Amino acid sequence: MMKPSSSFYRSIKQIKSLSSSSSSSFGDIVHGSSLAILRHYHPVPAAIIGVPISDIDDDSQPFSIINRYRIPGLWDTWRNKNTSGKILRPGMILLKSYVNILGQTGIVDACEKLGVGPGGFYVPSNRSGHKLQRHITSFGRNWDPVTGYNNRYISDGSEPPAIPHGFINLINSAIEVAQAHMDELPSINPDSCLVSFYSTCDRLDLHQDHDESADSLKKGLPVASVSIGDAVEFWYGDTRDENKLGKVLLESGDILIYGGKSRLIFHGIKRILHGTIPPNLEKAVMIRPGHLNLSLKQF
DNA sequence: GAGTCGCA
DNA sequence: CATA
Repeated sequence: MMKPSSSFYRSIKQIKSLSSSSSSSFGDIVHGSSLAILRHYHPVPAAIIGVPISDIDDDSQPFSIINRYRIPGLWDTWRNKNTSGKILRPGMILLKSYVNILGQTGIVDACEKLGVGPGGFYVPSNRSGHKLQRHITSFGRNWDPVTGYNNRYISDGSEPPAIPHGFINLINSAIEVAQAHMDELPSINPDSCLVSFYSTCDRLDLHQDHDESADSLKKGLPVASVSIGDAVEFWYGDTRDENKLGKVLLESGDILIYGGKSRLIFHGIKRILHGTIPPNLEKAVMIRPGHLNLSLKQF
């Protein structure tokens, strides 16, 4: 936690007290609109002004000048309001460009911080011992192809960190939008966020997500899948029949939701489209070539 | 015997 | 096929 005694906190308090003093030698710059200026140029002072500072910083980590934590209210700025929805099947909808570039950057930052820590990205194996073609890690309840859902990481037995508030707010709002477009799509309280990174040559064979609780599957609680980085060719269908599969492009910022009657669809990623990352995202973060996916669920 | 988040 |  950032302590009230830190020099950073004190300096903000000083600015606040100056702004309320009419005898300030800073004149118009500090008086009146200074807090609005701070709020505009730096999210952290906004937190100090109106919201408790807890959760904003973490003394166990090395100090970083990158603001990786934003207060819950500000995470709403991650969302584009004018997105379009494409209903792909009953219970399955693609929200195009739902996450804006600020949000995509925040997601990359959060996943990077998680991914290099204990229990971070690793290449999982299936039950036959074959390596899967992606790196994974989890927020909240952990998932692995062999063990299924678990409250601890396989690698070191540690507990994964909670799902960031922003991820939850983002997908809850996306599910609300989806519910406005279609019937019989339940809401969820996400407790698991599988983070996958697909390098350019990786692919994902056709499969169903059915490791969740019987209750969750029975109710058709939706999966919310967020795409970041290079786009992917996503294939899906009722069965494994290759001739009856649908195909859709998932681009950076898109959120795909499948629940209700589509909860158990077969799906997979046939290829990653190298070089299709939005230029402004590529400029904002140094993500490697490939596709980052968040899959949020309620176990 | 069903089914495979893999491979070929 | 190897596995549960």
